[in-house]
Amino acid sequence: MAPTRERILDATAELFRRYGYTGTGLKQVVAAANAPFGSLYHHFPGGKQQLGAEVVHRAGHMYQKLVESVFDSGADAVEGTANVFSGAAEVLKATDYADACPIATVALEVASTDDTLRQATAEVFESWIQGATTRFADAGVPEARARELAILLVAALEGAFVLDRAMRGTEALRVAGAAAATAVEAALAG
Amino acid sequence: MAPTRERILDATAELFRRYGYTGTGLKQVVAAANAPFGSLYHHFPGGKQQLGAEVVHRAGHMYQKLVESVFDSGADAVEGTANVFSGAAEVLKATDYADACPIATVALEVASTDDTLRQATAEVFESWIQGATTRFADAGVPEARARELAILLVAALEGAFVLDRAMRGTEALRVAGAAAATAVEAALAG
DNA sequence: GTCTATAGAAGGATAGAC
DNA sequence: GTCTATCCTTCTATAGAC
Repeated sequence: MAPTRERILDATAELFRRYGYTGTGLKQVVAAANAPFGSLYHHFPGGKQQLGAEVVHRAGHMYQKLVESVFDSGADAVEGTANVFSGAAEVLKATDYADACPIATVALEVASTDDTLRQATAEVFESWIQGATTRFADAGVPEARARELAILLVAALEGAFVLDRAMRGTEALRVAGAAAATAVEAALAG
Repeated sequence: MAPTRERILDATAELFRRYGYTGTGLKQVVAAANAPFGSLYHHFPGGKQQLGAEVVHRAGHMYQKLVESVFDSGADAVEGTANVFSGAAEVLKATDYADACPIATVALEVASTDDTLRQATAEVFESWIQGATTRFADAGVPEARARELAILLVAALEGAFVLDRAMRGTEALRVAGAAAATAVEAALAG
């Protein structure tokens, strides 16, 4: 079995994704992680805020690696972009519209309430944008335009998650994916 | 002064937008609404869930009217689309990155925890999509494509809100707005 | 209909034995 | 480092006086 600290982090990430930050209780966390309550404060003396910040960074990094591997599985940047959205749609459907972005819910919740956590979510988004920018630049898109495409990709993905989780469908991911792929194509052609 | 029931609804909408559903306490609500605690359960016997559902519908409707009036202020659908994003960016900045979409935070929070509320958010999004679809169709876009554009507009707006609130900037709204306007232009030309 | 008081559960956090 | 017991606050919700 994984060490206690890791189990707590993983369990929290899963709970955040479904119930958000304020919606996840620490008692719920230790129950899901099969850990005694005290060990939570042993490993995270900063309490819920510290745990939250570490989870945001950890989950953000893992999700980035996952999405990038899906992107890189495409033959080119256009196909890679399309694959990210279709892959996300599959996961969303398979988890009964529960597992979407591990960061977005927390990001909206803490944006005006906890600046430490807000900064953590901002760093994750910036890292995602950087990763995508590099890929588009490598594909031949001029630097400035590459960053715009990257922001567009992340924003379209996040926005589609909001709509599709609420409406329990994958229409938004499909539409947003097609639009993002078209934008990438245009940037490569122009 | 507005009647108690309205004051409660308006105060709750404002609190939801900033702190979300789970992050907003009912005591906080009655304090902000200048109402005694008991009157909350007099007017909303269904408790927090009923209050939440009514607020989602009410705020969703008001926001739709607001956005549509901004859209209609444009000379055509392309300019209208662009105006929606630039207007949103202004409001976001003016409120210190607090007042974005009144629905999105709640939508993500309740998507997997409360089906009544989830349905309320879904109805609001569908209404927004319908409103935008009509406008694009009236501008000459074929029906099926008009709905896709509408979904794209809403998703891009929501996604940009997530990024910009987290990063405390308006870059995503700017990029997403330009992309949405371009997509509308292409649909009108094609 | 208005308002106060309080119940009962759950929240985050801490102390201290082992 | 592990684990239990407990503190204090806050939460939603209810009861009942006026």
